Amino acid sequence: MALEHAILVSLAEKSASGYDLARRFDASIGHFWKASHQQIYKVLGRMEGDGWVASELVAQNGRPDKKVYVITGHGRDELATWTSKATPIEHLRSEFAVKLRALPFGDAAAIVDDVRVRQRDHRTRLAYYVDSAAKFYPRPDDLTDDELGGWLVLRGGMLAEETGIAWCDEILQALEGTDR
Amino acid sequence: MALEHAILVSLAEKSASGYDLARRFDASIGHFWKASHQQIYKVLGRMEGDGWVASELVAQNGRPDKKVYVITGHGRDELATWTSKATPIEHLRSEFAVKLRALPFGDAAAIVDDVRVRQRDHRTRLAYYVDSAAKFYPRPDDLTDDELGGWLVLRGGMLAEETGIAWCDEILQALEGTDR
DNA sequence: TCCATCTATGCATCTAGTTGCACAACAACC
DNA sequence: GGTTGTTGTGCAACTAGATGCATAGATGGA
Repeated sequence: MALEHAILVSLAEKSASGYDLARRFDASIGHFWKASHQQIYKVLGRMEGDGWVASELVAQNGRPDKKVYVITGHGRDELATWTSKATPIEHLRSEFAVKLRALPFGDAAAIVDDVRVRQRDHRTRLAYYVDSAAKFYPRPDDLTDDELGGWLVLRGGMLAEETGIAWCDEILQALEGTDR
Repeated sequence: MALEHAILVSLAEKSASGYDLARRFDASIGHFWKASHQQIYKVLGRMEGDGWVASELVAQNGRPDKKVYVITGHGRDELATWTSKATPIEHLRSEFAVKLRALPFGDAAAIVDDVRVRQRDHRTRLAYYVDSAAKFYPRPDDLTDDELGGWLVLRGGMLAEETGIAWCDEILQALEGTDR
């Protein structure tokens, strides 16, 4: 149940409507926790019921009205409590790994194509992270407390993508050796 | 829907009962795709209905009877078709990353503890993978086609754990600098 | 004028996966 | 004889998330 807490973090940084949150989940936070707008609206409703957030209807000109959500004191308490508890170990779940094990029973050429697509994808995301880092954290040795978390997450993303690229290299080397 | 295919791979390697599969998912395959026995039984039932697997009741002495599942021709076709189609991109979903972003709103000391636990966990799994590699693939430069997939998956696991350890190091360095 | 797109919110339905529970045969130990 | 542990199979209830659909005012282009 981390979506609640991801939303709390986002609202603690800045109040927002469901629509705003959905766009944030398409960008920054969404690289580590995806969520659809439907689910965000649903969870926001539950969170308001629990008193973690409060909403206010804001009229706009030239645009539909929106409901702006603000984190409450109770929501901040919940967020602090959550950080103080151990995170359950998350074991990776990789369909791609399953497919690699299916190598002797399947189409090796198609799998090689898949690896290439995957590697390209890793490269794209790595480039995006590097850009984001340069843009938002130009001086990584001199970060404020508020910036530190975001920077470390971005570093994790970079390391993960670099590893993904390296793994794909190993796979391609092994498969192209036998394949042709 | 990769559980079906993970089961097909496992059965293609060797026929097994639901209980056997559950134990395999606790060990080798399970490091990349977890599944409970309840879910395995449920999915096996559906797969039998679809004609991907067939079952045979086997009496045992000194133990309860068991239902041994065998992959069918139709199941092998499905597995081959699946490998020929592109794997959807799987974006990571990390509760831990969310928690890092919650740093300014939470308990930094508890998060540091969490990082240490996490790093220990990565080290344990890395050691397990290294052991498995030495045991099952003593000569990685000279692998058969059947062994290649399993070896590459294991390599991916090792790379991922090493990266996890390195990330934890970076986090600890950054947090211990500010923390005390 | 019509159509696509953006902002904005939400409901309904379905599926995958988790959690809790149940039953049953045998084995090993105290 | 009773308890605990292993092997073995499953059902029931619930939750998170994915997918599809609905609505509605405004903008901007063909």
